[in-house]
Amino acid sequence: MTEATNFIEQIINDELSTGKVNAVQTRFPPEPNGYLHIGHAKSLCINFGMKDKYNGKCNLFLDDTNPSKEKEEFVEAIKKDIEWLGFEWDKITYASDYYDDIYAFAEKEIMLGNAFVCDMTPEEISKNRGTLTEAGKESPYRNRTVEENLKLFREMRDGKYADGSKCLRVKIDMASPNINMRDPVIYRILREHHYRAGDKWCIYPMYDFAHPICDYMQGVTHSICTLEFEDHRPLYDWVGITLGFNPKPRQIEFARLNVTNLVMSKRYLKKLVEDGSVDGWDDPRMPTLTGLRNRGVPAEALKDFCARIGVAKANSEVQISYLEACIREYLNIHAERAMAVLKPLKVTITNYEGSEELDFDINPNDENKPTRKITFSKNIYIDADDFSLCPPPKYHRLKIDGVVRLKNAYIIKCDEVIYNEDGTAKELLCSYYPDSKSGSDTSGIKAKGVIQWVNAEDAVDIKIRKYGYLLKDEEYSGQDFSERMNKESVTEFNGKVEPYFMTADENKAFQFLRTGYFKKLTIKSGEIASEIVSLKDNFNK
RNA sequence: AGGGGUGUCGCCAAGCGGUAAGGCACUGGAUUUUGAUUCCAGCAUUCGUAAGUUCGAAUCUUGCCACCCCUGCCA
Repeated sequence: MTEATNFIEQIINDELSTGKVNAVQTRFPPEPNGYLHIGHAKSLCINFGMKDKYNGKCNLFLDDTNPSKEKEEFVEAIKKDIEWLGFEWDKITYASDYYDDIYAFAEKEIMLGNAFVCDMTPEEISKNRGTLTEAGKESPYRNRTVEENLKLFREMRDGKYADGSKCLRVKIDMASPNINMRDPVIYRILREHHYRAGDKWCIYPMYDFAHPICDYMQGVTHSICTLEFEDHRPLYDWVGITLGFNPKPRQIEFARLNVTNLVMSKRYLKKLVEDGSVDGWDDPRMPTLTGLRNRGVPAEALKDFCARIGVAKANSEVQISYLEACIREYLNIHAERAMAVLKPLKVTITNYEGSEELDFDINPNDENKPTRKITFSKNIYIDADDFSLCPPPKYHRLKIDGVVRLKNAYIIKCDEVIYNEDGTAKELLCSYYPDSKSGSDTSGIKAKGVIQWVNAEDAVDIKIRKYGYLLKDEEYSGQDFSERMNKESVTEFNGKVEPYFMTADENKAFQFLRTGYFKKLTIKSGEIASEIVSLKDNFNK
């Protein structure tokens, strides 16, 4: 037993110490009807976290009991996303793999006298369910004999009845204050092709019946789900008890993740993909795991985020700045550095001839202090925003007659500005101080600012896209699918970067460019950074 | 209205009868060849609220208030 860090672990610890359970097994149970999003990451971390913490097991369980919504494409995407996060499931299981077992358990409920075939229409059932304050009415078919129920149920299975004309219900209590216990439907007739089971079945089990059975069949000890299933727990337990499950899995509920400004409704995300509002589930603006990955969010940062927000039962909404902090923290430690200018401004070092190779720290946080060579010459570019014609107070970067340090190189002084017709700076003529070289500066000159630069001759053109997130409207209610994309924040920049960027692992190099965390990561120095990025600026608007 | 939940700093969140952890955010200040990072300091006399029990309560009891979920043959 290990120290508990949240209420779920406390429960498990208690059960372990009292001997109620002696091993832990969980499952991550998505329905393959869409892509995983950041909310699933929390569930993933909790479920696989238990596996790691208690040296237990965790299956990837695809809860596919509704053939009209599920697709193979989604299970492949789900697997890929989980792998990306670095979790390893013990087994992949599907509710559809247990259809025979679930069917057998349904017959068992019938034989136990616990279930009956009901001929009422969905409308009638709904009408007879009662209300929150009034008890429901019992179905007139509730007292059919076991033999008749069995015969009817088998005929349902064999396709004798039309979709919706009959269903299998369980006999609990139509007067229960918990509406889920008012003789819930556990099997329905549905002639729909199942992406895995094909056309073998024309009846499908409902979640409330299938889930406890699948958990039990897999040996799940703790079935962790979200808060809205709390009301279903009595039914979950009822199924386990009537069917004699031993040991019976225990359902534990936690509060789902909400992040300020992020749309997390699968239904809405699906709509955006289908109507072309985004390029797909993997569009960087999407809060899906694949979208986040394309945005450049490291898997480790996402897991760190999930670990840090904790697990509890209080409905909450985490500020996106927390997620950003986790990403920044990870990237600051791991991201390889390079210099880039997003708005190139030509600079000529008038008193410099030839070229030389300078050492550049790839990652100052790396103990091994890896470096690489960059070329310095007479012609370079700096960022237009690192130069100011009318600098505000405390402006530390380049201005006329002012000095600034070119990162990893020399201190330069701006002697002259060549203007465009509109009065903006077109080119700067600067002089450098030969004895101010980084690492061996004996010039005694104090340059308060340090700016990035790229060598004109070998700089590479880049185009950077900065993405906002899909934003939530104040009025967002889930019904209105009007334009809600934060399109303004999809901005393109044309700039230049050191050739290093392009020759190295491009994907990794652009990781932090794509994230939009320049400011804290220092791809660019100076104010331009804040002007360019920090995703949070997009949210504060 | 019936049932099920939840209320601790702007946002998460520990705490489980012995006198309010931590993180994010924010505010000062120091270091810094990334105005980043790092660093140090500050940030709930109070735990939805009102009573009660107790030497002692965020923790126990009771009443009240607020918010979330539930009337699919979705999950």
